[in-house]
Amino acid sequence: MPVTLRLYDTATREVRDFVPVTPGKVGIYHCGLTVQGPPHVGHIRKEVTFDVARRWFEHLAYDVTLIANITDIDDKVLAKEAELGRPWWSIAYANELALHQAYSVLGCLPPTYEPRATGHIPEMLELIAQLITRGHAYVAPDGSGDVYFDVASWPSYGELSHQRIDDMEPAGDADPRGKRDPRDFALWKGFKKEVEPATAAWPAPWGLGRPGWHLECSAMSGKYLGDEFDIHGGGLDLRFPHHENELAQSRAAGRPFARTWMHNAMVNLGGEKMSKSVGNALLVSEVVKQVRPIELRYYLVAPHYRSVIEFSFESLHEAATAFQRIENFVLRATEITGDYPSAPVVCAEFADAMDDDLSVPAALAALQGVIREGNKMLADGNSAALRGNLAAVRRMLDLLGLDPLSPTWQRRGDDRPELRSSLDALVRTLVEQRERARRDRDFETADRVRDQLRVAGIDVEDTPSGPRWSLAAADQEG
RNA sequence: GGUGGAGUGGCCGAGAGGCGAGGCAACGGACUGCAAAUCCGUCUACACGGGUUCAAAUCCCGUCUCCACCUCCA
Repeated sequence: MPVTLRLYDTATREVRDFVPVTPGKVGIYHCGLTVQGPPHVGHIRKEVTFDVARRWFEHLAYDVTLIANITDIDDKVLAKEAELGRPWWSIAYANELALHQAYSVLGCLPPTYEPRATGHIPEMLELIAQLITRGHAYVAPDGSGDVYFDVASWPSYGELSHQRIDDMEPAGDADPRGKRDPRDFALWKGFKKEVEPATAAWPAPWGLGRPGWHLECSAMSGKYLGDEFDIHGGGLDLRFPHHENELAQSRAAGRPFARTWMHNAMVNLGGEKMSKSVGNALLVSEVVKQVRPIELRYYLVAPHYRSVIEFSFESLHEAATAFQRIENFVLRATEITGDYPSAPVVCAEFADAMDDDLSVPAALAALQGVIREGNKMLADGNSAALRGNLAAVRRMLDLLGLDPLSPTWQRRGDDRPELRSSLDALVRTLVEQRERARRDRDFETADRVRDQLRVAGIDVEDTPSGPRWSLAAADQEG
């Protein structure tokens, strides 16, 4: 398979040819969610980014394995238990379901697998044991049961984020406990029986405890993708310390780990990164009350994944309008051609753009050009040409997860086609009445009928192939 | 203090030495009974100050502003 795709690698800070570990296959791991709360728009941008990447890989005929973990045991999850007075595992699970709901609503294909941290304790213990044996980890001498990674034992620590350990802010850890160096990070956290629930402790050679966050991802990515795999992704904010630590502990254990690091940029709100701790997080479930989910997806997909999105409802609504131009074409064209199955063709400019580090903005520009041609065909009544045009448009949209006719986006009621045909029969009667009036040049009557329909939420417009009606653009829907 | 990224037309948003991405909004035209949609056209922008070059939004130097990371974060 010739190299066509180039991706930006955070580690080397350059756009490089993508060369898979195994020809024809690609393994992608991205850090899912620490399920301490339901997902906000920033979280879902990452899901959408990797969903688009996955679709493009599949288009290029790769066999994709996409792993996204669920961090279901963690300081923050335990803090939630204390706060809400409910078991941590029920909180984690509820938020995991909310995450699934969010990415399903936004049309993300499910990952190949979503491992939970709590289901992979043996793999984690094995990794810790390897690190201790190799002299890169140590059991804290304070009897806490903590196990730390020994940063000083790994000279290339900092290679991912390009930071020299001595330049880092020294006050990294206010409570160094049994650490040799404050920058050492926990692989295993000893059980604190006076403050933590017994359900959050697992037996280990170093005593009861639970895994450290960084370790979880190394263990799970290794299990499902192998010691060396193609792409490790996540939000840019995870680059340090999380990904740096993953890289260090994996390599120190003798595993080559990820070849390419792919990070999406943040979603900001009010000039700051959207995050729960800042208090500016907008939940996905809230935003989709303002615009349709497909429009939110367009908003998140349209800019390049490495560009910051400064979220605003104004630009969100503008994006929705922009998407409607695309959607309108698909709907109008489909009325002429019938629901035509998409042929797997995309225009060369679109493919070139996607191959160039998933440059969706350029890909969308190419798509707009194709749609412009399609609109001309629509006006000329050239339905044979339109057929191929529409198929290409839908294929390209589908690669971005934005085909408006995909079953993913079925509106409520659309699963009952008989409702649609009943409505169509009723509207048709009125439209025909209006047509008679127009033929008689009785425009007063014609306009009255059109106004009546509009009040009922139905737009009528006259096209070269006769009048068509549609449900008025809903300001919101489920 | 350290490491990266960004400042583009009314707005969103690409590009990264020469050939005006694209969209939204606005305006003009075509089409229409009128609309809507669409098509054609107009609005010639790159934070600021220097410099390099035949040519700079793009490279170099300086300045200002903003974001991310160095603590949990997608």
